[in-house]
Amino acid sequence: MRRSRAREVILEELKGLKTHPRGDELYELVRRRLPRLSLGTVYRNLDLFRREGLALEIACGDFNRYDGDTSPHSHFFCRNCARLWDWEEEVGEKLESKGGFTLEGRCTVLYGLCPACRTAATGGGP
Amino acid sequence: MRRSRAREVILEELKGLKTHPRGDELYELVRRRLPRLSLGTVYRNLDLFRREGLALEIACGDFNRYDGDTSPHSHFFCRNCARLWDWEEEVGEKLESKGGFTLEGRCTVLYGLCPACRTAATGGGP
DNA sequence: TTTGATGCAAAGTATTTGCAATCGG
DNA sequence: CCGATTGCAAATACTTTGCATCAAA
Repeated sequence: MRRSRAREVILEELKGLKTHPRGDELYELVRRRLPRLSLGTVYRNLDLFRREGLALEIACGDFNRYDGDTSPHSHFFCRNCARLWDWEEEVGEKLESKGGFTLEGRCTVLYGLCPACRTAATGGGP
Repeated sequence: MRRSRAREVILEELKGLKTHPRGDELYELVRRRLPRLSLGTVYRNLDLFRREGLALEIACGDFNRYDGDTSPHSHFFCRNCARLWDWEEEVGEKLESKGGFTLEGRCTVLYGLCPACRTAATGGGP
């Protein structure tokens, strides 16, 4: 992973946010510092950050959001205003409203490789 | 929620699946029984089912998948083949690979209304 | 020099939406 | 009948991608 000005600033801005922006929102923000930045570069870097474990990609029903805080935590998505909050819940906690937030559901997705794809990935060598 | 042939068949087919289809995949399937069915109808009904609690919408990074099984459970998404499995994990379980599945991460999103939107929704009356 | 990264712009595609026709109760 | 529902098709908008250029090491 090579060092570049765009990459540096994109990650720096993301880490400085608590708003969990979408890719295009982060693009608009970073563009204030790097006016020549292109949208594709932002998405390419966000995908890289995700693969390298430098950022989280959060699928919440409409569009992907990104989080520079990679420590294990959950999120709360408002179905009305579509904002996303950090949620410091213990993962097994009972589903109940709190702090003024009305909870209506939960979605947990585990990511990785299924048995077939793991075999294909590791067993392919000669 | 009025009764209609399309609505009936869409839900019936979804409940009969364990594959967690995307909207367009379900459309292709139901079309075998209702050739005049339109894609918009499928999406409109899936959204209705979700709101009514008849089905789950699962955001897993690429496209939304739907699950006719609304009992609380998690899912496993393979980053290689993009298939989605049911995962009968206790929600708080430690993140570790099992049954041949390699786990690389977890994403939990809670859904509902934030304080501001809840106030707007309930406090709006005269 | 060499290879990865970027800017630009066009393409891709799941999903949404407007509207007239149709169906359900 | 009246309003919910549908078929149809165009629009929406996030995200990806090809390619020539540029920059990091």
